[in-house]
Amino acid sequence: MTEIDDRALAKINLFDSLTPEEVEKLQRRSAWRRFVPNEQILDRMSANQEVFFVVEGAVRVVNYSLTGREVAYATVRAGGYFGELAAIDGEPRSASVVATEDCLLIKLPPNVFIELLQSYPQISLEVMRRLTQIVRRCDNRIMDLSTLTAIRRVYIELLRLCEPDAASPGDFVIRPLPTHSDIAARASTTRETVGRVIGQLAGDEIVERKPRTLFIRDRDRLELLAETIDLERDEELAR
Amino acid sequence: MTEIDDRALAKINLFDSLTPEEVEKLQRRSAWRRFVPNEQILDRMSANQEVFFVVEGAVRVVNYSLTGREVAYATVRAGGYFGELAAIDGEPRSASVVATEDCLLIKLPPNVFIELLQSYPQISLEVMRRLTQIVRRCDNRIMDLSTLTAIRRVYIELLRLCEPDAASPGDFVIRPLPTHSDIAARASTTRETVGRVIGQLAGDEIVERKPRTLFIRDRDRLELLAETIDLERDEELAR
DNA sequence: TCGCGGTCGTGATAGCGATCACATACGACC
DNA sequence: GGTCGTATGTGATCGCTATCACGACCGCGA
Repeated sequence: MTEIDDRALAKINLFDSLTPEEVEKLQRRSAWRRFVPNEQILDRMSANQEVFFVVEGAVRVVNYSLTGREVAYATVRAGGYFGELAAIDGEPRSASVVATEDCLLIKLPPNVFIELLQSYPQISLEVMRRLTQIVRRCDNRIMDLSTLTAIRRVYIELLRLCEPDAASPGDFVIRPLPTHSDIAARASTTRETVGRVIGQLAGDEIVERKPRTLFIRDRDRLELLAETIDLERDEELAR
Repeated sequence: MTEIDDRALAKINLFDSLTPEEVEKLQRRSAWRRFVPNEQILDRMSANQEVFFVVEGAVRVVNYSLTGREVAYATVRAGGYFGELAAIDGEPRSASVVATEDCLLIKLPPNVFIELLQSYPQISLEVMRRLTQIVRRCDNRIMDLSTLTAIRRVYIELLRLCEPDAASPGDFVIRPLPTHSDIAARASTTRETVGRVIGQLAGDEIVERKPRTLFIRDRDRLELLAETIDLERDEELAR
């Protein structure tokens, strides 16, 4: 197994305010490890408290119900971190984490992380900002789950996933397109429903299906479908 | 309007680590105000960033969908605080807050709160612990909403609300009993469903209805109903 | 080249539970 | 002791959507 860069941690946004020496010092108290796609990194309910930093690759934060249904909370990409909840409050892991790609993670012991927070108010504040962001996202999702139909949650998820198309300006695209099951786990519905919604949108020429890619041809109309209180369009879709 | 105690802020748990002098100093930079039941304290989406401390009374953190459905996030009681999200990240208010009782609140400007966090790592850590607690609760609720039936969410909410009965040891009780609409907002369902569930539980002698009070006669059985994967009981209930 | 596991596209079905509609009961305040 | 607003009990209906059940497709490795 090859060694990694002495300053790999410098790639983590949270440490932007540290000097190179401080980063190196921090890294000396850490351990690193590579994971392959679908490898389990963290298990819900387990009792460890390390904080993980994603140097390369990406991971999914998920949970599974007793019936096997998967609920996806978030994706953490290179430069981000996860596992801070348990480090801060000492409780068991609130969720499981799985690698979605080959990835390189650096693991920091909880006490080192806490010391860091105590010594650098700037970093402390940054962590708090990330926590508030998570809370806001959760609140919105609870709202969506409590008040919107499954179909509309899929619309919203598609809007969240799409990005401006580099090739044709003004167009939007989702690439690479996650699997329908994957989208379903984010929107809390089933893969069948996701498939039906996309099929209907394709029929209405709002989206266009290509291998591994979904083009959003009429983002405005999709937004209208997602937000409008008027239900006519939904009835059409249910047909 | 009468003045308030110079050290009212000392009643807030977050400030337990401060000296009386520090508390007084802090309070000099604050403002206080009383609210009556159902009075709106904070409006979702508004652009202020003060942090509120509940000296007396209690408040509800809620949101309303476009269709008027109410979603309840939490209740903050005397000794607690709210409004820290906006103070930390500067974003608009994520939820509305309404007084549930007569209450006395102390309001701290955002910059004072941030200075506090920067100067006292202990308080900073305490705030982080509260944020992680909120995230954990949200995650659980998302899980419940994504995988459980409405009926089961009501079971769970009843279990959350009940406390050991001071009068008869071993028994559990919910007192004062919130309105059905209120419980529905927490469990993300309708008041009718809550009413039906409680009615059924009363018929099965698992709970007993009294004015303003709900006795949980058989907490174990209720827990079984809430957690079991076995659906027999649910079928009975749906009848 | 031929399986083979993992997706994806749809029907059909059925059941949960939101919604609508009242009838009652309760409580607070004249 | 009325009276009005608010909280409760149900019943009936029906739309959404989870679930089951296949068939088709695609990519990849043997």
